[in-house]
Amino acid sequence: MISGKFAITLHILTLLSKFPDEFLSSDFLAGSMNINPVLVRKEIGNLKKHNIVESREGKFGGTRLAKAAKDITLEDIFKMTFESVSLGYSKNDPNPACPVGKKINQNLDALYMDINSQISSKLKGISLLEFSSEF
Amino acid sequence: MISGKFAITLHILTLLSKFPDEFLSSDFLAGSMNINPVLVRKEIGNLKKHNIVESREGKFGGTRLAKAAKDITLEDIFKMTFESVSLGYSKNDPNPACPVGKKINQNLDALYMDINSQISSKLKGISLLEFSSEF
DNA sequence: CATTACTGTAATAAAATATGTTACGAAAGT
DNA sequence: ACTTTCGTAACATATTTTATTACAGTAATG
Repeated sequence: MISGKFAITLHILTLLSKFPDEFLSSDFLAGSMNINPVLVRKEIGNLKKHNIVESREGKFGGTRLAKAAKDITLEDIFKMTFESVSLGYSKNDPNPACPVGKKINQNLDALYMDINSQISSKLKGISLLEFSSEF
Repeated sequence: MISGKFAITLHILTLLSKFPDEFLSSDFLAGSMNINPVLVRKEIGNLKKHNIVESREGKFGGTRLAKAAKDITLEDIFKMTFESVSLGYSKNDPNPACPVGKKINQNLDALYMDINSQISSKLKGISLLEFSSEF
């Protein structure tokens, strides 16, 4: 269930943090990623729901950060773009008559939960400001 | 790039570790996961390449562990079924004329590498024997 | 107040990936 | 010989992701 959402969202935010006072258009942002502007607007919709960015319609419209880059962590972005990370599940429901089949997903869940809390604590320590300072 | 490979492989190995002396057929294994036996055989092919299991053709053929469950770690399985975990990349090559586009994948790589080494060290601490003892 | 440049969103299409199925040759026990 | 099973390739289907088109609505500006 992994897609480009995290990467795209982080890319958008990195650009916004480079120009914190300007409203950047979805077209401009899309140009840096070489993807369709509609996808950018969708991710911006998600960011707006979480009050990370604000945008302005109309001519000279666009989007900018709604809070300081130092106050946004990569964990915020992670939580916004994934429910969680996992190493996957088998697609079908396993056989409940088999002792292993019956418990496998539950045991995988426990394992993946562990992994997630590690990732979260790692990402919590990195602010957007730090990440974008590497460019 | 996440699929069910890890989960399926771990499920197979858990079953094999429950019957370490028997050769289990792909049909039996598939029955516990409720997937197609050919998929099981494909994953077994991967396990064989890594000398984790051995199999026997012909009547009463099947597969069994080639080493003790205590000597197989979840990290081994992870490395066998993923190159690495990531939070994804944007599908297209970003714009190299943009300072952010030019470096984004490199910086994501560094981040994901960090995450991976954490996951690896976590998984290294869990043997197949421990995992399967929970069933 | 018409024009232009944007956002927001829905509907649809295309592409990519993952999973499932069929088929069949080869191996090995009986 | 017959049966059961692996190994593997080729093909089919399903699912997910990404892209495209379209258009109503908003706001700046001459």
